[in-house]
Amino acid sequence: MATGRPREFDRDAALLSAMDVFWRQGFEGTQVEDLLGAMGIGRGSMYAAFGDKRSLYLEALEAFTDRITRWYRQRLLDGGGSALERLRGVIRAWPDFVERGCGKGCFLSNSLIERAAVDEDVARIVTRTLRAEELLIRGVLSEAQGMGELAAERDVGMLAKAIVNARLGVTLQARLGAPREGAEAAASAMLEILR
Amino acid sequence: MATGRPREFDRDAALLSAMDVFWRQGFEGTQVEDLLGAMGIGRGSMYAAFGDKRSLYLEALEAFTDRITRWYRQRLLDGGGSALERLRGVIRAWPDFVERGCGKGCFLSNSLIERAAVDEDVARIVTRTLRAEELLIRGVLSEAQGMGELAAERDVGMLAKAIVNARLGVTLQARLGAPREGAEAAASAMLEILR
DNA sequence: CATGTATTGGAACAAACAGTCCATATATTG
DNA sequence: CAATATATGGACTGTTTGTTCCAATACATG
Repeated sequence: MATGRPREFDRDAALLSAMDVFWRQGFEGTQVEDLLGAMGIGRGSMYAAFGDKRSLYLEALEAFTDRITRWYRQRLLDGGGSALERLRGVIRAWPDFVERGCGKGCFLSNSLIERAAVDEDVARIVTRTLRAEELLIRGVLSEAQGMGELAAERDVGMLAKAIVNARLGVTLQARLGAPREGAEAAASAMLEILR
Repeated sequence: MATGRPREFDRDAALLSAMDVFWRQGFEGTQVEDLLGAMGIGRGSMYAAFGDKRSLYLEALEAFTDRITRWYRQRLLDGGGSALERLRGVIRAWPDFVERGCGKGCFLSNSLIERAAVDEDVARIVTRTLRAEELLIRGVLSEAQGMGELAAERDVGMLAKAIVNARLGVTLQARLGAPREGAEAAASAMLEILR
């Protein structure tokens, strides 16, 4: 039994390149040729390896949510310091995110706006990811409550939702290339609420 | 001097119909035929009255920002009650906005994500509108400070930025058709900060 | 009523697009 | 080394898209 000619390119690396293009230009704003150029492969290879444009987009989106979720878990669960201190660290990172984003924003927010209404798979991925982010934050807040860092009467569910909401606002500012101050203000407001 | 055949349709009404389509489907997700159907006119009429697809989009976006800005001024300047009470009223309206939006979200946020990076006219309109919103809110906060409703040492510029940021987050939730609670949490957080 | 001017809507057009096809190439397996 | 099976990339295709064109139309003016 023969196995056929092996793939010449790195599938994961090509997927990351595609992610970057979709992230910057959106689904409809990207043509297949843009993808091929960035991935450094031909049409046949792309269609054989990823199916079609939409499948590639979905896979790129999943890859992005994996990265985000991993980043969150690392900073919120495995990081050092008290529960509240770890959460504060994440929030304080928002302005840097805006500055380094350079008009790309957050792939999740971009997908949400462009595709969630017309592609239910996108809607599912976005909803699931945001829910996971919210629950993760809520868990950290509960831990902080257990440690006495946060008053027991505070509604951790509501706080978590407010923080996720503010983070979404920050992604819009990042996409616009807005100055740092907007994200700084959003971050201080959330930090103030956690006192 | 003759004046020519008069236009058969209402230009403003047609523009509003086009706005609704762009709002729901985005710029690239909308084809000219969708617009013609919604506007109830033929191709020739549309191109004669609005130029081309992009010009129509820009005009629709301006119409939207006009409406938003007018709504804000009405609620924040002309409305009854103290300065802070008027601002609280606007913030408390967020959850209804999410519920009634039904997946449309906010045309300004949608444009920002889809078009601001590739169309500098869109970027200009979005930036200008958000700045106006922020300044309006800051003005109301200053008024509240003058009246002793808000502590004099609070940074009204920062508060205004944080409120705008949270509002942007709410528009994303609205686009996703997320449950009311997310916007309610965002609103309570901002109300809490204004105490 | 005749003239001038702008509108209307559908036909026509060229460009752009996602996706398919296929001859060639390059591995693995027996 | 022969046979098998998959990868490659460029040519090709059928569709979709934004825009233009134009003959027919309808109003305002003199």
